[in-house]
Amino acid sequence: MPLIKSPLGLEYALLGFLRTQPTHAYEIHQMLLRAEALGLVWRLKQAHLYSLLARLEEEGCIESTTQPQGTRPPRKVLELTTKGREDFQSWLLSPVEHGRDFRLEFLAKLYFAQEESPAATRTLLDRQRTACRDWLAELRTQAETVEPARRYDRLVCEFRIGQLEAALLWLDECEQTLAPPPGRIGANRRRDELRV
Amino acid sequence: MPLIKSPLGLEYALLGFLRTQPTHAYEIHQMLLRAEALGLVWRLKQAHLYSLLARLEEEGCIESTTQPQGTRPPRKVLELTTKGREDFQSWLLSPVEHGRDFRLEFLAKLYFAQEESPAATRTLLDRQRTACRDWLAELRTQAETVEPARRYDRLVCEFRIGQLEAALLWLDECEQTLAPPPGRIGANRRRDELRV
DNA sequence: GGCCGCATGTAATCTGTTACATGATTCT
DNA sequence: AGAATCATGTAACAGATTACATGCGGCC
Repeated sequence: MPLIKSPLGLEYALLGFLRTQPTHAYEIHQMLLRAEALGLVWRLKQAHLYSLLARLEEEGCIESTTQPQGTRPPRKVLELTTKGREDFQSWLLSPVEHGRDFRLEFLAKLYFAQEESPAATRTLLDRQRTACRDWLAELRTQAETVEPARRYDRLVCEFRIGQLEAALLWLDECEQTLAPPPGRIGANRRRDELRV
Repeated sequence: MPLIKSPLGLEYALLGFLRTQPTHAYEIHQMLLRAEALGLVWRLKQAHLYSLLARLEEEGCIESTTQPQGTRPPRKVLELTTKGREDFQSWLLSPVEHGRDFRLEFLAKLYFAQEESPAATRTLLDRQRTACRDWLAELRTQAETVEPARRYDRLVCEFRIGQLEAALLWLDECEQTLAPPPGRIGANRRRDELRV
């Protein structure tokens, strides 16, 4: 059974904070508060964070151990299980399925992919690009079947097409910035070859 | 007190269905089911529709009268109050405040504006364009202050900029299609003047 | 003395979805 | 006979936000 998604589908992103080392909820919250990196796109309320983490623990993605802290309140340290690791990877590399999911979910995927490796980033970007091109093709045929008199309907299609095209251009930019393709003919390749 | 908004902010759009003549809830639902016009962008569940309408009645935007229908179940016919009319106009002509609200709320405003008059459409488009240009300016200065090393942060900004630019181009297209500006120098104007 | 930071949450509330109830009529 | 349409909703649940509780220690 591959990932039961909440409407937002973002809960699996939280597992990404536990990949490199175990942490406790409060620290994740602090990271998200900073106006940089993922905190730039995901404003997650504290109560909501705790409830999502509780659910991930129920699902078996997380295991917790309580660490007493002398005078401070004890920390509940969270750790990924094997299932958690698998679910995260599968979430990370699967493209989002609607244009509206770019703003939050895709940017979250990109954040962790980019932290992980250029290879993961490239995989994610490629798959998302393919998905986007499919939607775009659908939208264009849909736009053609709208009667010209239905000006509003046509504008709706064109809005979506415009947003998608912009997203596709941006995906290319991401690839260039984060994971330049290794085996293409171009300026970089030439330079590499000359050096060899 | 200017409009208490629900998170979606869309409930006032429902008032638009009552502008020209009173209707009952089921008919509104049928209109939204058709895969055209507003039904193209707003998938409103029946139960949700009834609850939103109930709230609008509580708020005093709507008054209802029950019409017995012989054999069929009686209709609860909904009518705009003066307050309802005012609230709708104010909702209709105010721009949305986030890029994410384009997909649903702005398209809903545009739908009713376009039904109402070219003048209303032009007002809405102008105001929205101004708002978008302001966001865009903010985003660009924000993008400039990001350190170049923070590649992810920069890409996030660029994503938003790209989507906004596409939206702005699309707003121009809307104006051309639905409400061509009256007093501009151009092909249309010339033709008009020759006729006079 | 009072507020902020640490670290855990719970409780209440609001929004929205899914599923179901009713009861007559018309379509297949 | 069984399904769909008309027209009203209610009930139960899931998701997310807001507010609050706890209790210690350090800073102004």
